[in-house]
Amino acid sequence: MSSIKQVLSKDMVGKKVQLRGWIYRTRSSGGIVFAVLRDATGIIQVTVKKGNVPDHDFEDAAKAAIESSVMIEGEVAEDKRAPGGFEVRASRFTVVGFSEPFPITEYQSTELLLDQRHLWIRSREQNAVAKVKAALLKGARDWFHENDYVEVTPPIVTAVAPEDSTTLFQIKYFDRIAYLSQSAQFYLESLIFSLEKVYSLTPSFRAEKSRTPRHLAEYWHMEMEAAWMDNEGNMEVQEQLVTAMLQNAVKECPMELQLLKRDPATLRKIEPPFERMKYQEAMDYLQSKGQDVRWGSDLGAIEERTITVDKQLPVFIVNYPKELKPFYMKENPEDPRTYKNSDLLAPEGYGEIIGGSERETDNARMIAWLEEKGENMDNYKWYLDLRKYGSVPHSGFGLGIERIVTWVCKLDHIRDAIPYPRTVARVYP
RNA sequence: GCCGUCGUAGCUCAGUCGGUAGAGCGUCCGCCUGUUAAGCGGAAGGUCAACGGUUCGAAACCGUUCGACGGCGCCA
Repeated sequence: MSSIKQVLSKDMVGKKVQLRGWIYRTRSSGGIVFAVLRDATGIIQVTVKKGNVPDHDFEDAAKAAIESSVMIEGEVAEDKRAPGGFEVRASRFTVVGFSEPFPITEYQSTELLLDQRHLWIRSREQNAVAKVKAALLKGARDWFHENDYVEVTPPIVTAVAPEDSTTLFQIKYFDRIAYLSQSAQFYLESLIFSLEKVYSLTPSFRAEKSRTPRHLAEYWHMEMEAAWMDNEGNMEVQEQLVTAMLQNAVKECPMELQLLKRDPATLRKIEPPFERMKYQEAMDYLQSKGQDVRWGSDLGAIEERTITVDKQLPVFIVNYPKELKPFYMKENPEDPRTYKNSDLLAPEGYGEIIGGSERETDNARMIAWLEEKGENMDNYKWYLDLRKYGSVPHSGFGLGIERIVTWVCKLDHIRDAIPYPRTVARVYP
């Protein structure tokens, strides 16, 4: 048994091969059937001529609709009439499972593709995105491993949130209420006191009723936390990690990237250092572009797009005003109005992919902030404990996997960066 | 939460001034031994999202509801 990728080669011409897969396109012309076969690795045309296969095989080949699963035997030939330049001339054509008329045809609406997601994920685009995503994840894991980070497994069911601002999914947990995690950060912070450098890859959940091309209710969150690290070190980790992810995707998936209309060369050029733009500089730049912003304005979709649309490399926005960010960030001694934090924006207008900071180590400051917000201090007791027993400077960040996939794969919408997107309107299929 | 658009055949859509339903693709049948979204001939296929109103008459006009999509906010 061969894969289609193996067969698409001059070395294979004249060889007898066996393939199995699904019918991607089919046309018949009386005594000849042209069936384009798809497997996990690619597509190739199979020609089935009456007389060259058993009559029963020919009848089945003529009858089999798109997405029927088949096994074939035949000889590889180079033929410029065939899409892709190669074809297999069948001597056997066995239908394993006939397909009913496939619901997804040449004209497709967004709604249909979402309703038929379990079938649409067979598409070549979705196949390519899945492979690029896997390559990005492998690049990240390899980088962390080479740099002595320990992968840890924080809980998903939690009693409380790390941030007050976002909405949590509530679940019934035996005889009380619990929440689905929106960040592993607090748990990672607790683990650095023995492991020093940790990371995790978990689903995170946000119950906001977001309706944008950048938000999912359930997404894959890669988070890192390191002891003895300041925010400059934190940004260096981010730029190295993102570069390692991209380089691995370029290495493992050049064909997939091209199918997605992403030129691998533009990704290959991305390497540290990334530009660092202070929040104040971002405000000045946006004002020079005629946008009505001032100190204290948050960077929304339009602002992020304005900053990154002409950029080739990601850009850090550093030192946000405190009022725009959560309480656990470390005050910036050079400008106490701001935090030692950064957001990393992807180029070409894609926007935020990472948010990170050095963490506050002064419990008095955090308690004051929490009290001012009227938070229940019991929920934070264990977190505040971490500063009581040998506290150290430390930093970390969270990276949205589907956000980086959206950018790398040049997608219009984040829902295509995950097989089964969960949004306010979609939990099925 | 806010602003906007849309809902007609399995799919993508057209339907003018309110006069009772159309096309392409797909499906089924027939023809075709080199197709590239194949071609040719024929057939089947409709609760015009739902409910209410206006009217002699509503897919169309008005109202309500439901659903979907596009964007903003929130964030990764």
